[in-house]
Amino acid sequence: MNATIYDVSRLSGVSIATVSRTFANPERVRDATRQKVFEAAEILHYSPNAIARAMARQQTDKIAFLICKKDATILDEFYARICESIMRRTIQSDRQLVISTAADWVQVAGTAQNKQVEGVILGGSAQADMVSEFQGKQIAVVLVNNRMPGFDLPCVVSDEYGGVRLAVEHLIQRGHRDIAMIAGRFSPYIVGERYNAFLQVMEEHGLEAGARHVAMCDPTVESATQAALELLKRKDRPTAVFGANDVAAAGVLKAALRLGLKVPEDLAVVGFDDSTICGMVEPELTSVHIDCRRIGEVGVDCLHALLNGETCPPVTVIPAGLRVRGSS
Amino acid sequence: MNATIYDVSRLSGVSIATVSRTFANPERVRDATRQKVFEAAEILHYSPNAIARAMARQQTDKIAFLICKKDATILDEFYARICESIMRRTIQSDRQLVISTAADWVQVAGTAQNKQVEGVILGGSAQADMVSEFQGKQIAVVLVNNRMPGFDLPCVVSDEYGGVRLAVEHLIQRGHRDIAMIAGRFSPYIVGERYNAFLQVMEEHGLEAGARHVAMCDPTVESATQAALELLKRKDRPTAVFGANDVAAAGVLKAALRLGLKVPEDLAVVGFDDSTICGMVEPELTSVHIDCRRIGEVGVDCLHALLNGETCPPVTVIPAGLRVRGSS
DNA sequence: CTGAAAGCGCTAACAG
DNA sequence: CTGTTAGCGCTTTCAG
Repeated sequence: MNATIYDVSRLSGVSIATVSRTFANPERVRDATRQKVFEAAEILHYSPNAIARAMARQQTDKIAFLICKKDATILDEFYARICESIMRRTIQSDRQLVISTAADWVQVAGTAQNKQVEGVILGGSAQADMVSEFQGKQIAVVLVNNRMPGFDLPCVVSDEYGGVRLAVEHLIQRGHRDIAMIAGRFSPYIVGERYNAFLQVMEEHGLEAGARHVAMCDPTVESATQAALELLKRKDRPTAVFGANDVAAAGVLKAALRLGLKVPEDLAVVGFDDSTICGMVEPELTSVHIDCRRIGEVGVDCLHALLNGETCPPVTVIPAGLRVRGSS
Repeated sequence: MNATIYDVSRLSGVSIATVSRTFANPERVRDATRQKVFEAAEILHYSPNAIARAMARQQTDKIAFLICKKDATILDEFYARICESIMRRTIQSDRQLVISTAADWVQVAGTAQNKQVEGVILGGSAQADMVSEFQGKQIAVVLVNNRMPGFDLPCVVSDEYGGVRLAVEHLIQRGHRDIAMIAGRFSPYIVGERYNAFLQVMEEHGLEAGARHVAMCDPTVESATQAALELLKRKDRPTAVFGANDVAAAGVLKAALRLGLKVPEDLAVVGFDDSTICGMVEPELTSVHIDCRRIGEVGVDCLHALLNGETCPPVTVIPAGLRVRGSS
């Protein structure tokens, strides 16, 4: 069996309370005592039992990252990146992380009830009732890559608007005036933001952005390819296409290749997300870079702030960047 | 505060021991009693506190998935798939899952010490000392996508050999005789398996597989592209290339495109992993499909078997498949 | 089938 | 600065 606090107490000749203190607040015991305790602990291979600790303190120092997506969760590179970042950031803290999919959010809410989880980061299309349920149970909530107006919780999002602006203005700078957007029906928040931003930026520059300039598709390459084929077969085809994400842009690239259009000479393409896809295609895809790492970090930091009773801004917008590559 | 077992005891008029039994072994209390207890619990919104339960039982029903990779962990689509599968399978059981990266395996081992984790699934290039450490602490270990001869632990791997055979024989069937392989320096176990299998299958079919037929590269598209360019620029270039993974194959595709070679007419390409990449490139990439879902499931099942004191096969080989697409 | 009672390992007043 | 003591919420013999 593992050594307990009693064993250390006995071996070091101090009370269990002192042993406890030595591990929780080393500065609150005399140097000599501390040393004795640590020595004994070393000999016994003792380390405090987190379960017992949680039991006594009535808190677990555990937080959860809940990915609110139907099917693919961690499989979505975007969320995988955020998740990775959250993992790394949490490891640096003294809290533990539980990763779950929305599929069992009810379960998480349940375990949360027993204070097994003290805070959650909700990624993706979290529903209002989830948030209410968590908050009702005194569980801190932070939204990542989503917003929820009317709720009192911190959100951390990427600057979708700014990202779109970077993409479109880059194309304009390259001399394009006839720019189309191809948007997949993915996350409502995301697609809405990017679409609106596109219209706005185009208008700002006095460029037309009517029906002819926007193609909708399902969130698959095949669908994007089809949509792009239709768009590009027309006489008055655009000279540049902005994909609302890299998958959409990859579809455009495929369509161009099939139609014998040279990229970027005949057609410039820009994607969004700066995912692995960008490097895999030929030519490589110019894309808007989302700082997933930062999003994850800020998400964790916000949650910690909440948990520590500190305040944090209601919404943090993480700047986006542009990675210019061969496709434009 | 949340209701405790005492509240339920009081309201239902039975002892806490009976309440405890009602939740742990419902069949061991009289029907009428059970009903009373559940009713009271319902009214009080009671649910057993897992922490206290773990404390009393001296076990947590928690397992961990540890991804043993330096940098990218969950970012690697392959591991993301396995991870996703493990998550889903674990949810179905009554155990909880903790996901960690190798970066903090020492930490996991530490927490494991306090019986916070009772079993681990090691993915990727786990080291022998990790396994020893875990097993030394009475923690069940299962290896996923790796083997460790000389250790007494279940391994679940994909049929690398069979996968390579599918790929190569498919090319042979398409009439190719001059087949090259391009291998990236990724996981030693994987690259070794696939490389050896390639040589063997080629030999079986009486095909030459000398130095001219194998190109090594770093595990990036750029490197693969360079290697492929060199390979394909030669007069006696192969008519088909087998990439040890999809990234390598994508590099070949890019090289072909740059050299103006038509795929699959001038050059057939086959990848390995059947990742998202396959659909993103033009033409789409034929690839060996690894059943990550199954690997994850079997991994979890093996661990559960171990934890339940049951036996399970020392090594489970999951069959691979071939997804034929445009590139061949 | 049910209840009493003794822990599980640690924390947190409270005294000293 | 250190020790005493009373829990934290649940499980589990052991009687009844």
